[in-house]
Amino acid sequence: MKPRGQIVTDKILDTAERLFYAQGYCNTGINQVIEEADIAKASLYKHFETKTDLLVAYVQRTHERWFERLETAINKVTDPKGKLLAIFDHHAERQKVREFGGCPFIKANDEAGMSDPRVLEEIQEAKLHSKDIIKKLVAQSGHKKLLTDQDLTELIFLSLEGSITSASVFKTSADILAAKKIIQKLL
Amino acid sequence: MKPRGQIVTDKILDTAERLFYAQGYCNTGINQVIEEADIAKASLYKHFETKTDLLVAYVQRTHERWFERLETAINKVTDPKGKLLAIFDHHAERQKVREFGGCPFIKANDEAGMSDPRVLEEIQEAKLHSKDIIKKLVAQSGHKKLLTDQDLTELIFLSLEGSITSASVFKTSADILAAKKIIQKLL
DNA sequence: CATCAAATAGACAAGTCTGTCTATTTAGGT
DNA sequence: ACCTAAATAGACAGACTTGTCTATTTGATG
Repeated sequence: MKPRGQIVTDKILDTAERLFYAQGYCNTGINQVIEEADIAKASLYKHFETKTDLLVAYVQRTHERWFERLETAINKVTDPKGKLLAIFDHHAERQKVREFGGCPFIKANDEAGMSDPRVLEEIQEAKLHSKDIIKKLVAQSGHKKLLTDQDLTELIFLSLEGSITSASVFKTSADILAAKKIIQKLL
Repeated sequence: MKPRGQIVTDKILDTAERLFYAQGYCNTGINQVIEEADIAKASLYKHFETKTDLLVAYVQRTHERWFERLETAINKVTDPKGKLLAIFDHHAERQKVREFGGCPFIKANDEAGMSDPRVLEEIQEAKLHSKDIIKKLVAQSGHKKLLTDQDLTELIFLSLEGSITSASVFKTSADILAAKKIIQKLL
């Protein structure tokens, strides 16, 4: 049985995750969070000292879940080249599901990256994590060597970043899939 | 002689441009704008009906200035390949000057892209403008044809987007220059 | 110099925000 | 069944928000 506090914490974070991503951190008030999470305000402030602390927890949790989902998607494929391409497919699908809100880390960085050092730090770790996954797959891929491992890693990382961002501007995953096809030709 | 109203409008927009970019739109209040622009509140509301209208004007003006600066930088080079690479150098330098705030259009989109259709529209136009400049230079470049013109255009666009975003996360232009060197090898 | 639109300072309204506090109810462990 | 820690509803403070309004001063033009 889950302790009561855990249930409340989960309700808060589930709601914060949904609202912060869909509306933005600045545009989401504490009052909306407690109402939609269906908890009392005092409960929220018992679990999180300030709204900023809730933001930090949101970014950390998003980091964890982001890569859990990604690893699950990658592990459905065995070929390293296929895994690299599966990253693009995964994000294309996720952007569609999340209505093309773009990258939650970039969003958080744009809204509140400078407001608390913990926020920026967690965002940087998430991006390094992403690059690291790509790097390891590139090393295993046996690609054409049109580019060095390092250059190919960087190019995949940057085109992925760019295409997720582009998805949030044009409200389509077209650029993510375009990036996939281009990278495929370089593998 | 400039009409008085133009001077006031310029002061407002200069200040809004600086504050919206550095702090974010949500984190910048009207009161801070009028104080730092050194104008009266009634003057601001004579020139812009609402804060949202000021945001729209800010994005439009940023669009104009962004590409004025870019064209100026590009036109210092004659070779089309060199022009393409100059795009990266230009943005690397600009990010440094602007203290790695990232892309103003993406920032505006993340904070307020859904709040007014004019904002999203202007952002989309700015991104299409960027891609169009790249497309024309690729067509003139006589590149190696490792990729089609269309693929190369897309890849340059996406790696540029990704690297400017990355600059705002890691507070360095390293990824912009890394993207430049990789694209150079594909030209 | 007179005129008249435009800029000014700043009070004000009405609402929102975060965060605190009190008093009550709930629910799990012994 | 009791005891205790936790969750609840909701009032409240204090600061901040956008936007309006009034009364005054400025400054360019005929």
